[in-house]
Amino acid sequence: MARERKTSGLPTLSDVAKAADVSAITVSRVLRHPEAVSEPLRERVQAAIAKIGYVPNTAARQLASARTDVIAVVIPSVINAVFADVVRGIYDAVEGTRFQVQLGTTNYSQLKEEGLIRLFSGQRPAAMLVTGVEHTREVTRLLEGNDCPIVQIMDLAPEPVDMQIGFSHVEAAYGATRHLLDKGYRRIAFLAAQMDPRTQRRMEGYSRALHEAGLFDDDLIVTTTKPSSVAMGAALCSDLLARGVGADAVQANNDDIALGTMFECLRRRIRIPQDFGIVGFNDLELMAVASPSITSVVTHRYDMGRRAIEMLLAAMDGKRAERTVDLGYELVPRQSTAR
Amino acid sequence: MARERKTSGLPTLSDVAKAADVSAITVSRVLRHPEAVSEPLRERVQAAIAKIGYVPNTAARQLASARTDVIAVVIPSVINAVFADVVRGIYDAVEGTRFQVQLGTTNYSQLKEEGLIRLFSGQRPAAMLVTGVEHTREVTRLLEGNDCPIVQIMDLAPEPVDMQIGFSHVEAAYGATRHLLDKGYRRIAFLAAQMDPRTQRRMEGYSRALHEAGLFDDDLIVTTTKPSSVAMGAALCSDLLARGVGADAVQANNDDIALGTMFECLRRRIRIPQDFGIVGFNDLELMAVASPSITSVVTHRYDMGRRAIEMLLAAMDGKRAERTVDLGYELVPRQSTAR
DNA sequence: TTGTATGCGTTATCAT
DNA sequence: ATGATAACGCATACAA
Repeated sequence: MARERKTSGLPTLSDVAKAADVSAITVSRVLRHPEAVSEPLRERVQAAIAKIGYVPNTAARQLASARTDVIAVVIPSVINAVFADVVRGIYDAVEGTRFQVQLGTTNYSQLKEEGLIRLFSGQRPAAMLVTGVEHTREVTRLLEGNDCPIVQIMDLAPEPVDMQIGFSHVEAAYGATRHLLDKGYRRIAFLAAQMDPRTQRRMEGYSRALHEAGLFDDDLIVTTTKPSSVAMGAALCSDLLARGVGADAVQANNDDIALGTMFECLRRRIRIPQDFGIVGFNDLELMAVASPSITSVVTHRYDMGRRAIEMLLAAMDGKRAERTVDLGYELVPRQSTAR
Repeated sequence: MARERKTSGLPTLSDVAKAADVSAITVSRVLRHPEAVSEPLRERVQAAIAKIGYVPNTAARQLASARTDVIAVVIPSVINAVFADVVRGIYDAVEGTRFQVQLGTTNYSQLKEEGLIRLFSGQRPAAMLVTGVEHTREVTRLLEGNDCPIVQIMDLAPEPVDMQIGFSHVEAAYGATRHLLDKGYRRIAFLAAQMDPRTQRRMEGYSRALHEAGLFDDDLIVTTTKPSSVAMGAALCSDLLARGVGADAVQANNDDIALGTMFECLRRRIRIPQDFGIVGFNDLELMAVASPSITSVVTHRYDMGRRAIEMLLAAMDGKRAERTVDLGYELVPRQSTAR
């Protein structure tokens, strides 16, 4: 007796097979290895597919082949313009391939990151892209348990889980602070929000530069764990000025903070760059357009996303190349430090 | 004779069933309807799951149940801060449910939109969220062919495909331009890039306000089809000023354009708001912090994403409520028009 | 409350 | 080059 089951109702492989008067597997072949099917059959099948409007069922395909076409992507945030560029690079690189992106955000929470990595690992993705190189022990374990290619982005570790593409935040920040020192600023403050691992490293670069110059002073560092934003940049700048520690420049942890700092200075009629220098980080499009324009550090975010995917695609294709890619950084001097 | 197949190698339902000495279906029930299984059995099964480290296979689940837990989301762009907020609302609303988001971007291309909608439709998503209310005939056909709940966001149409949540761009822009008129500006320009359907509607609102006031002038409209950005805002402002048409205010199509306009004015030492008024659109966080701060129109983007998902969740739960939700808008006067 | 039998739509394996 | 058949891992319908 026939048990009734819920079907999707949509045309299936065998519907196409019937219509084209071939076997199901032939239809499958036309879809995946068209060169293995003779011309006339292929055309008949393709006509049937078009006529019926057949679309392959992803779930069935995955189940049967024990693999997916999903590239799992874990980033901290989508509202952060920095990751927006990375994501654009990712999507651009995936376009035209058979792969799909599954995006997850952690909101800078290690707990959420662990949950996401666990979830994604369970879906047996074809590859994984994760942000950062510092994870909880459990996340590292989960990642290592995956047998798919994995790329870590945005930062560089001595030993990546699998592959990595990024740059040295310590060096980049060091270079930025050196630039301020070279311009003659002496009381250089560091402003930062959202203290993630990469922020810590940038602060390290800043500190090293000031220590080397014998100008380091704890009181010049103003940070908060709250989310980063332009408004927060203005607030941090206010805090700094209220301390009365004679700051004459700001190395901002990112461009939002730098922009907020600039607006706060404009409001207080503090002259930039004569009396106060500002350096941002990431070089968002805005920095070049602002008035005064703001010195910043170019990080190759779009390329990072794009090339990370390319590394994964290559690895899935068996042609794994470099294990580590250093994209470097680039300081762009602008009006905000042009004195 | 046993045919060998490639398996995922990972533990399956029946592995857990064996370990707990129950049938597979019982394990399945523990996972999905724990209340339908007796306490002792449930505990035994849960212990086995934990011990073995079992993770359900999504593909098998989808295939067997003829439905997925995927909410397909189609937006134009992730780098646009406007959609970043929408996406955040979407992810926040999905969090804690069994659903996952599948994000696709069209880059404002109708062709890409069609491709995406076709792809997604083939995956039999549990629900769909699409941006805008104007689509090609083919996209509309595809959408209507889906039997899942669909919500269109960002705009309002007389007749949505299924549900919609948004606001009237015509009215919002009309209100913004009225504000400039009320402040005594007379030669109000309209600057826009990336001429998507919503931009057209905002231009319509602007035009209506100026026509009503008898102040409409074609020469005051400067647009480009290139992507919108702060730099483009500055460029459009330059173009406008080069025309020598005596503009005394700008109604910008969005906040990026407004900010670029402001920077261009700062560079040219044009006094804001005394000699030149600026109104943006969307009220990004930046607008309140900028110096001078910029008048803008609040659009409830985060809520739009969040509530769109809530509408879909409700519909999937059989409790469909409103077909159309108008979130309205809100003008926030700031320094850039405070004269 | 628990279990049995069956099928979801596809691909892998083997056979022709 | 093409086809028959058996899985893939799970959930549904039904029975007990």
